[in-house]
Amino acid sequence: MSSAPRYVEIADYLRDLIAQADPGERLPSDAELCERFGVSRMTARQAVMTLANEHLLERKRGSGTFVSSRRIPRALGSPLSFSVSTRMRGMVPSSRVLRAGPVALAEDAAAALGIAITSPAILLERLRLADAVPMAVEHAVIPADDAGLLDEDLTFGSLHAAFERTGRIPTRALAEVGARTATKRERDLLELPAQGIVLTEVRTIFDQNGAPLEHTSTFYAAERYVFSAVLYRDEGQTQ
Amino acid sequence: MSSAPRYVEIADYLRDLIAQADPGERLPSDAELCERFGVSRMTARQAVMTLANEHLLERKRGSGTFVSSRRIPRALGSPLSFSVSTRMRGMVPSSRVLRAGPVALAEDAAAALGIAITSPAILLERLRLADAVPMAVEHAVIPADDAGLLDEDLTFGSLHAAFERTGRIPTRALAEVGARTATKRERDLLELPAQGIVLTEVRTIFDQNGAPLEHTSTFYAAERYVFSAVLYRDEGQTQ
DNA sequence: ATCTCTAATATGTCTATACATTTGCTCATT
DNA sequence: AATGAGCAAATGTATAGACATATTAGAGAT
Repeated sequence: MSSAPRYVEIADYLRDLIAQADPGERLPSDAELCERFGVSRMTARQAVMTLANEHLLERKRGSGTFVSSRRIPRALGSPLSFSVSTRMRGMVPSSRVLRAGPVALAEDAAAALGIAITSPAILLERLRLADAVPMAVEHAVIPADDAGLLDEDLTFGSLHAAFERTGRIPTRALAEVGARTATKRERDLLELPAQGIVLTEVRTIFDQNGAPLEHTSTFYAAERYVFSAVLYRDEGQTQ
Repeated sequence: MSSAPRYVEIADYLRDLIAQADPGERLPSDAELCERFGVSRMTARQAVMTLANEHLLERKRGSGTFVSSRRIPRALGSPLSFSVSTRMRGMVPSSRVLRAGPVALAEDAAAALGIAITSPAILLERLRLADAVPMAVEHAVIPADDAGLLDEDLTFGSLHAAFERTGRIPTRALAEVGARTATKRERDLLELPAQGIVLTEVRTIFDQNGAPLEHTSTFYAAERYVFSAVLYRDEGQTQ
């Protein structure tokens, strides 16, 4: 049944250990993993190196393998999804659908999605809340072929999860973050004062094959929301 | 002499190929690399997987190894440095030093740098320009031990490069991005109108040993500046 | 008690091989 | 000409070892 490779199984075991451990704590050596799982060292090593590349643990030659001194969110960079990043902050995400239906494509959205401006498309506009406080207005445009997704309950679920159930996995995103004064409608929805500011995020998301999935503009209440990110200078990952 | 591992040599060879190749172009198979370099397949594979993890190439089981369809800047995430990111946008970065000297530590800066609030520290405040247009006011705080760096010419150079010359390599950064209305001083320096908006970035940078290097707050003219980033969902890197 | 050297341990690199799984092409059959 | 079977090639997973190099703890000598 379980057709997962052995090294994935070992990596999951290590993830559990890391989740319960303190930073700097020692993890099993390669040899211990070999014995415990009955695998060769190269297999154990593949599991450990996977997590090392995610910066979840650090290997010190001659010394051992240790839980990374500062715990890092699993997905580097920035949130690919409001739902996930909100939960990571310890809050409960929810949504209110403002609009859902056919829409005429704007020029930038058509270009980003790589389809003709005359192509049918669906707009899903949602108010995103964290612990019931309005945080952002989100404007997602998807090609009409994927309209079936709208049947799902998107009040609590995420569009990403819905995409994944159809076998298209959000893999890469191009994002631009800026700021501007809020429009009247945004002030009303986000409960902002006059002169209120929104953080703007324009994002195009691609699936595992590099095909565009969605083009999303999100406008966050700047007084209640900041992006946080962990950045690495990523070069050779060994030594 | 050359004590570099074989797989690094092979990876460098592939980097050259990729630099000259078009996206989607086919790269040598594992078997070809084995023959060319006289190594076993696991060694060739280690070289290829290194670049696959950097998203420079893609492996397709049963098919082959290909130059990544969209070329990605090597450093993921976001700019670690204004100088570098400005050059990446095809503009010429420069700076005007506004203030440089001892400063009393603020609470958040002391906490971020992991030093006592009474510790001596140096403030370097600069106006950052791109093609001579003012883009941001940057407020960098570094522990006083590193004050020697200020002798360098920071008008065109970057603080990062100066750090690297002392053997401390900026490796990891925690960043938070938000927005607020500009102060009077910021409006003057950045040539913003009344009600002008600044994008705020608060960043702590760590060296290769995890020791804090600097704590920087940067305030960008929102009407002229956006952050752009390429984000990956980084999980198991195989399959 | 302190210092030094050694041995054990841990990770880094590498070999040679085996089988599994996916993809794409060739060739024979229909 | 279209279809399908089969084969070759490519990557994925895994083994069982070997030697290199860095670290640390401990034994032994001073």
